[in-house]
Amino acid sequence: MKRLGQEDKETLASALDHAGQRPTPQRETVFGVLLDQRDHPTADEVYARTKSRMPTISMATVYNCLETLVSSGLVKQVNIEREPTRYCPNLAPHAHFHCRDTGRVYDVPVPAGTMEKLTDVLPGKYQADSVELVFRGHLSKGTSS
Amino acid sequence: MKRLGQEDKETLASALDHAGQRPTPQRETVFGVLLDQRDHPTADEVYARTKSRMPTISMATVYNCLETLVSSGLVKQVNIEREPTRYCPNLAPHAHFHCRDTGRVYDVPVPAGTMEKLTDVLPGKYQADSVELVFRGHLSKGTSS
DNA sequence: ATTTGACTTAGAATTATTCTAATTCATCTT
DNA sequence: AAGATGAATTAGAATAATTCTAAGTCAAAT
Repeated sequence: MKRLGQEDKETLASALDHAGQRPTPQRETVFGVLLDQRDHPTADEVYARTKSRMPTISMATVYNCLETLVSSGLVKQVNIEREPTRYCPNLAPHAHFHCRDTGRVYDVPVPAGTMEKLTDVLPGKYQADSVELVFRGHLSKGTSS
Repeated sequence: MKRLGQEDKETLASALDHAGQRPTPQRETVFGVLLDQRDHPTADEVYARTKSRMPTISMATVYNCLETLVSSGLVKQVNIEREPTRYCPNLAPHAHFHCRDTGRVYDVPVPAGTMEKLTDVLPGKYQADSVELVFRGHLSKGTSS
C-alpha cells in the first residue's frame, strides 16, 4: 500500500490540526510508512522507506515529521536499552517484547485495565501518567516471526 | 562513607571472581560510589564522584568498571527515554518512577512475585528473562525528595 | 627477573540526534 | 495578481554519550 487511505488521512489531518500543525506530503508519507509496516522501525529505517516513496525527503525532515507525529499523539516512541528510538503507531495500551537474538521488538497486547492497575504498586506521592512495560528474552523455537 | 566495608568488599571480590575478573582499586571505588549514593547516577556523575576519591581515574576506566560491575551482576543499568544510562546497585526486583519535573529516577519496591506475574500476559512463544516496569509522572506536592 | 595478560588511560572515533541557516511553499493581505 | 508572512523542508554542521584504539602500567606466575 503506497498511499494513505481516506480515513487515515483524516485522522492525521485532525490530529495535526488539533496540535496547530499542517498536514504536508512529507508528514503523510512518513505516517503511511509507519502504518504500513508495524515493525517499530528506527528513524534510519523510516528514512529509507520514506525515501523510496518520496526520494527528495531529507533525514532532518524525517526526524521533524516523526517528532510532529509524536507530539500530536498519533505515534509513540519506543526506547529500549539505548538503541535508536523506534516508532510505533499502535495507540492501544500494550507492552513490548524485545528479542535478544534478533533485536526485534514485538507488541504484546494486554487485557484492558492491566496497565492502569500496575500503578497500584506506587506509593501515594507518585502520580504516574504513563506506564511502560518491557520484556526481554527469546522466542521459543518453532515459531515463525 | 569513603571506603568499602568488609562485607561489600567480599561481595565484590566474589562476584568478580565468579565472572573471571579481578578486584581492583578502581572497581572498588566505583562500586563504593554507587553504594554510597543510590540516586541512579549517570556515568558522568559516577566519574565526578569517583574522581573526588581517586583523582587519577579516567572516564574510560569508569565506563570499563561500570561495564564490569554490570556483567558480573552487581549493578543494573537503568535506561529511560534515551537519556544517559544510569547505574543502580539495587538488585531486588523493583520498578522505577521517572519524574518529569526533575528528571530524577526513584526505585519503587514491588511486592514479591509481582514482576514475575507480569509475564502471564505474554503469549507462549515469548520466553522472558527480564521484566522492566517504568512509570513516568509527577510527585505530588508537599512531599520531600 | 621476565613474561604474561589483565587493567588502565588519553584521546580519537562513532553514531543517533539536534541545531543552524538558508530555501521553498502555501496561505493571507491588499 | 503581487507581495508579505510564517510554517515546513533541506543539507550540512554540531553535539553528546558511548565505544574503540593503541600505548602504557601493574600484579601475579613462571
